[in-house]
Amino acid sequence: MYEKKIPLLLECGLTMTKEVLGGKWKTSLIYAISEGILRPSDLQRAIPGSTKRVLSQQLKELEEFHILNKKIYHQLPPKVEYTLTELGETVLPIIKMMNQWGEHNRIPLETMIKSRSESRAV
Amino acid sequence: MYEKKIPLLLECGLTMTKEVLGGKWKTSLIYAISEGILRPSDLQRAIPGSTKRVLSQQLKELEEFHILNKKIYHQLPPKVEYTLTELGETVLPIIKMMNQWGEHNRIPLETMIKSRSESRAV
DNA sequence: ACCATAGGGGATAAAATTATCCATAGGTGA
DNA sequence: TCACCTATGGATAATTTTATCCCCTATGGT
Repeated sequence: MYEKKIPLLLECGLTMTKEVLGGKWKTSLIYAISEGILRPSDLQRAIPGSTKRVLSQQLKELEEFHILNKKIYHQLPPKVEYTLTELGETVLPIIKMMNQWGEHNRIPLETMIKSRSESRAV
Repeated sequence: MYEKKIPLLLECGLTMTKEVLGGKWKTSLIYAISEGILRPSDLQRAIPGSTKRVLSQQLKELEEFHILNKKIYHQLPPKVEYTLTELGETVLPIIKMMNQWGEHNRIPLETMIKSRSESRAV
């Protein structure tokens, strides 16, 4: 997340929600944490295709938005746990709905996504 | 929307939903259409900050995903109307929830978003 | 010594998405 | 004739987001 040169239009609720949930892995992170996967290394194992660099970036952003709470155990090896804040709990219904909608429409969506990418292929 | 070099992980419902709703204006378009703003030029006026170029791109993509239906009236001047498909109706609850969540948390979110962008300023 | 673990982050390259500009069509009104 | 409206899209620049690589902390195992 860098400085934006094009300012957001904050009058709209949709814009703000998307600003919070917009990153590539943010919704997956929140979902996984809600299911009890709290440590960064476990999260990375649980979310295939991600890198720890990006995950730690997005975890930090979610913490800045007060969606996640970060508990640091001063041990060695270091231990960190993220949990949902009260605010974070309130986004969960949205994320669960998104997941359900995707699962429920898996078959047609997969077909459409694939046919679209083929039509744009080199 | 161009060809993706990094393939999506389609096993996850979240990923697919975000693929469909991911564009900068897609949720706003769906919302506006659900409220009866059906024509491209009206949509552009209703969605401040957008350009007709981007909107027509994203309308096209939503049509390809079978979220929107496109009716072309062969008149002059040309007239086009987009409506929600059955599938499109089923995403509406998600979008309304996102909007409500954003509105409901407007005050804290605005503060956090602004303080974050200040901390990254030049 | 060397590798593994855990968590974090700087620097830079690459990819993905939007913005901007301009062009098309055919009709209407000044 | 010029400007405007409608809708669409090519070409390219700019912006934003991710990916990749490499380094740091400290301890324990082989």
